[in-house]
Amino acid sequence: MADLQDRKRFEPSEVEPRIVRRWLDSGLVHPEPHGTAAENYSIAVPPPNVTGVLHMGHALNGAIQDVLIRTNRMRGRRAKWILGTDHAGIATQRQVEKQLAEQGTTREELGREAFAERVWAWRADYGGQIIEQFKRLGATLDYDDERFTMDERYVRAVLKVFVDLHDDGLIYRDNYMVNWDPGLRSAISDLEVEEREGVEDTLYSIAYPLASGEGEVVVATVRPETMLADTAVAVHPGDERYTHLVGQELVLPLVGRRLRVIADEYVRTEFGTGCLKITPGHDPNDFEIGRRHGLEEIGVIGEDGLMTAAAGERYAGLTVAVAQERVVADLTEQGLIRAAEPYVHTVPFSQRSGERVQPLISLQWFMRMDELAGPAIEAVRSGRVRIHPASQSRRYLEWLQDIRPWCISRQLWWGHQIPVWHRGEERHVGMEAPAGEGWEREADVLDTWFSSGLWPFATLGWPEQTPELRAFYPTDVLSTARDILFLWVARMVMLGLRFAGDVPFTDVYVHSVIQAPDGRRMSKSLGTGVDPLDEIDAHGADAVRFGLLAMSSSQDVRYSPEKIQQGQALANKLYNATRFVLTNLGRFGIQVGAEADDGVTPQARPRTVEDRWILSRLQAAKAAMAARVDGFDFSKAALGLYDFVYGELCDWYLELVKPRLGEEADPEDRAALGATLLHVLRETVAIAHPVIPFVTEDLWEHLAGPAEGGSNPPLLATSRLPEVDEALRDPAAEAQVGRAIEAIRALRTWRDSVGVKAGAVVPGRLQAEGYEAVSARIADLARFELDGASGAGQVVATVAIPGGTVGVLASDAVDLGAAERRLERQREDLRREIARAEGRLGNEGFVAKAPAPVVEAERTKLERLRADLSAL
RNA sequence: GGGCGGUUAGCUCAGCUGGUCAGAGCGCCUGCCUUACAAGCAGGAGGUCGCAGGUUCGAGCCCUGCACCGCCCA
Repeated sequence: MADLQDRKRFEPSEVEPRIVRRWLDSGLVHPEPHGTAAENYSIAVPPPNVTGVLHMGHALNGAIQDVLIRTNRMRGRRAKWILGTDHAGIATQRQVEKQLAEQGTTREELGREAFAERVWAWRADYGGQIIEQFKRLGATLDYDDERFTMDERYVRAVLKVFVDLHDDGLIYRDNYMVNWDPGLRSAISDLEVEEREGVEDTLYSIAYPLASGEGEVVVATVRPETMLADTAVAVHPGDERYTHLVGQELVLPLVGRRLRVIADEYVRTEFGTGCLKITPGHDPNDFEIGRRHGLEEIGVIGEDGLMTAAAGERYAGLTVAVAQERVVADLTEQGLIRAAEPYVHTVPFSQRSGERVQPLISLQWFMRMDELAGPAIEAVRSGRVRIHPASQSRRYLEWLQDIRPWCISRQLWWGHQIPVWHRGEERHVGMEAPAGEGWEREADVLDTWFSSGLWPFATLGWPEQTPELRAFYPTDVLSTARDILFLWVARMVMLGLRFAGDVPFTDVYVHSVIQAPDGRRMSKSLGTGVDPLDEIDAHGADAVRFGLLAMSSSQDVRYSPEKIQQGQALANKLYNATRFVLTNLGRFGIQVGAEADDGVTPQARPRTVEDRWILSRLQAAKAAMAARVDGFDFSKAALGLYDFVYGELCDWYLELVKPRLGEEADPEDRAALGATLLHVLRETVAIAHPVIPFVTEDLWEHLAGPAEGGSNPPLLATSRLPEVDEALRDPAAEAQVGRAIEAIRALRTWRDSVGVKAGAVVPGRLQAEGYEAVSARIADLARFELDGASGAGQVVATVAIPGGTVGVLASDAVDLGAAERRLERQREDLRREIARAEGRLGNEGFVAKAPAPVVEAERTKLERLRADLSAL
């Protein structure tokens, strides 16, 4: 406690490392797998990329999940926050390739096996970074039980799911149109494609002559080079301009291939000429049309992004861009370019490499989603899985209802290698290589999200029926960013239902995206990023947690440094309130730790109305905190805590109670007050703990007193959250103190407005009922000297307070002119309000149609205003 | 093109089923080192709640249209 007296401010950087160590050493983060998931509480962290470093999104999500975990741990539940990282196929492979490049080598030179070793080595060196960073935030993840999606056991789970889904016919191999990322030289999924708007291109109109030699058809395209792969031209079946052409043949310029004119509903008659060139090999829509009409699929662009032999000798080997130029030049020469105009449109880019996506047909593994989507839709519709905020569930449902097959193979070297073996025409799908010589394993790996989809149960040991699985599956909450809703949440629900026999979680919380303070995206490349670790260094982890929670909302929010400072102020405030109480109690030899034991707060001994008031308000604060955390309203939970600590506990209760702690105060009352203060402080610190764990844990060391036997004091983190005691609710005390606060404010405002010096004590006469119990406190805090109605002295000014007035008596402290001016202004205000109320009540419609209580309230208000006016 | 959300004090945001709702934090102004906290305390100024209509006795709150911003899907 000595340090409390000496230090006037809470210093996060001095206490945080020690507190983290205490938490981790205590084993509280690692619950033993006993009991069932129904009685336990668990959250699976969205596994950060193994390459990742903590950014604001992680920090916010970490704060949210930690509030949930800590709250439920303090409710006495076995709380497990499942920890681990994701192998992040593409990101990790690129990191390591970058490293290899610096060393002057490539993965191809190393070979697959050696490359994998390098990745593992890389992971050992850098992979744990983000986990250490989570510790700084105070996140009580289960650090004793870390998972990785490339762990041997996890890999087996992934392969088993693949094999099972394959055996059930949901996974198949097909030549199909995929989003090809020429930078990565890999297929990517629809969800990794970003449609970029406003790309400037040129729209070329090209004439295709009729084979009959009688006329031509003009088509429009932004990608003339793909004409080399055209296999038809389509018109709309209802387009009378072209009905006569359907079934006729055209000659494809530069190539000479004969193209059929087909009719298809897809064609938009108003676009261009209404004739659409069909390139099934390089356009997703054309691909669909092609399959409908049985068209040939030609690929003229290869996986390396260069034109293939099928493009013809003149173009083969060129890049797409050069090929485009040459095609345009050749067509121009032949006089077939009918127009070339600027055209702004939307173009797909790879989120992974940033390159323009090249649609092409490729032999890949796909997963049929329709059969899995049904139960996942039902889970949300029926409320087995609840999505918060509820508006997000619509997006989830719409996506699932319109789901398409998922391309799950990736042409990477880092990831779960597909468990399929080939030998000539033979194929084996299974967990192990088949017996016999000459089998070669599929080179491709699975999309990282495939393995992430198993996260909530594969981390717990599935497919084994482990105690962990029984104790913690299904998990309770999944908290995540919005962009992951489809990518991940929906897939977890599908796979959880199919393989683990239950939904993976009962609640999904979709948190805000934090933007830069100016509203731009927070990103390193834009220079708009704010590093949470810098913020922790500067303001403390409590401040960052509080600030992020206070910012969060049902929509995206801008990063607000003020909220961080508010959190810092709160931590400091609690620290000083505790310091104040404990030093005072210490001064009078009141024992702190005597009755302390784990989680039991000392009984309050209320003796005055303000004691009963704060206890009543404390019950409200506890109830509000619990309700807000359970309702995923983290912003209100944090701000409500701030309001209680500042607006009730510190600004009023501690101030009201100060005189009772003085030297000349009644020792018996002082002892009772000590108990009450301690009780209130402890419970406040306890309910604040999930939000600001460091300062509260630090204070608990003083508030809880030393444990028996001189060992470490008990941890707040493992103590019980105080429950609401309805018996301590006291509306009468709330009303009385509420009036007293209003009166004090009125008197202070009056003082200031008439220029009374800050320290001067003003003589006054209290003329109001119901202030007996609080008049002395009002006098203290408003710096008045109040006598009863019978006292002597001339009243020179009047201050309205609830239910009466305070008459100000003549004294040196009061400037009479200023007082009179002030009074007149107040009378003005009152008259205006009275006129307004009279107007309303004089309105027949209002009196007749508004509900009786509303009218009644208006009448009482009018009476009160009139009484106030006459009192002045 | 379709859908969703936003527009409230100088800044960032709260405002539940329409009736003390015009609020908070920060910033600003004034005064205070008052027996915790100057990263503090007390007081204050500041908004025709995006615009235009409408419904209603009564509208930030409901309806319609418009403008601007953002996100998602195609």
